[in-house]
Amino acid sequence: MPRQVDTRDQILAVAQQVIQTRSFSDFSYQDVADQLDLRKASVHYHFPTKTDLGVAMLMRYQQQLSHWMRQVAEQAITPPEQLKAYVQLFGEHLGGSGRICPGGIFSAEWNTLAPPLQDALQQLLKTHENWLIDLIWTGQKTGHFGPGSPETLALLVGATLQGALQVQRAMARPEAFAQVAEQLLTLLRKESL
Amino acid sequence: MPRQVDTRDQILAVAQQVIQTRSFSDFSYQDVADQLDLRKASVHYHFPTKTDLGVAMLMRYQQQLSHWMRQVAEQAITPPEQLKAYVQLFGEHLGGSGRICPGGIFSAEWNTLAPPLQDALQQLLKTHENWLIDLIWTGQKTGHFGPGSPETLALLVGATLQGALQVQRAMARPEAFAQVAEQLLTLLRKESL
DNA sequence: GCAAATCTACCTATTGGTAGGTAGTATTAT
DNA sequence: ATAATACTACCTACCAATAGGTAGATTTGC
Repeated sequence: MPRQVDTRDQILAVAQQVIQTRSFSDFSYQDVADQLDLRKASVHYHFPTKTDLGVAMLMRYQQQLSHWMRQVAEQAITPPEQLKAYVQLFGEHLGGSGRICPGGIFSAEWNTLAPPLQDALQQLLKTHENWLIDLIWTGQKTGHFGPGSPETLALLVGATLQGALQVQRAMARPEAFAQVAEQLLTLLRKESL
Repeated sequence: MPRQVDTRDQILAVAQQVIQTRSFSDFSYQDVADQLDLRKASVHYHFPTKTDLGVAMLMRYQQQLSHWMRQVAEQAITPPEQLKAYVQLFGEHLGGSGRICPGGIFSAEWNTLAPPLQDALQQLLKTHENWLIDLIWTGQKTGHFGPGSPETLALLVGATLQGALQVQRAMARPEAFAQVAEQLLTLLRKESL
């Protein structure tokens, strides 16, 4: 059990937590060092630059997300149920701990990101988007969802969840996210009646 | 014509622009000093701390927003038209210049904000929220919008627009915001059919 | 023995913020 | 009216803290 792999992953886990809680600009090597009882230089050993660290974190997160998506697909549940699971995944990103989605934070800081980070972020957003498009397209075919371009609806669902996550935290109203998500699902369904 | 008032307002205008483009953490006194050809200390003269500056900027923004809302109310146009105007207001926040809503940026950075800034932000969000609740409530009474709790629908509309603004910028897809907004209005309307 | 991993110790740049001074403009007291 | 006073708005010059990042020595595990 090489210790390196462990440390590397722990660094990314801490980074993700801090970034989700505060922001990428506000996140520092010192945060990681403190939480893992390491020196700053040791963190630099694993990830030379902050951009490297950010990109690696986003890639790790995307892998976890892809894994989750594969799992959900295997369960072969209905589109509305899949969407509900997606909403819960989002909801648990914070779990009362005041976190938001990595994709959301990096999007908000877009103009301050180095090109490699922008690329990694776009890839992550694309993953979300494609999964939603596919889901909505299938849901429409099976009569679960109403009309509308799947591409646009996917964008709408993604944007709404990202926004709801952020706004809910700022309004200090923990129930707001679930309310909005529920209403969103209703709107998608009801249209077909 | 006291020169002070002019400078003070110019500082807030520059601050707003930088904050909307980058973020509040990333924004610095030096940014303002550079753009207005002043020294950093002179900016501190007008706003002793960064929190002071941020709060003042949010208050200025809220005044502009309130003014806009009063204007729209006086025009006495239909609820869907008012909502469309609101969407356009949001859309013009960026105008291709890569800006997002101040409320969105500060929400994303929530955990890094000093209490006075958190308060000012919550007030701003409340202003958005109340206006939307009122609008949707009226729209439902006049049969323009479908069923659903106005409170929840207002939250959904706000969250969607904030999210769409951010995601659109990160995806470098300028048309995405308008598409999502259009779809959102359709969903609000169609439900009643 | 050797390489991966971590350390100490440093560097430079930037940050928010302060101290103290200086022109120019009002205000006030005689 | 005018000289002393005070205020506004800016300046130069600094400070301590923190940031990201590097060099080189040392420890650790196979």
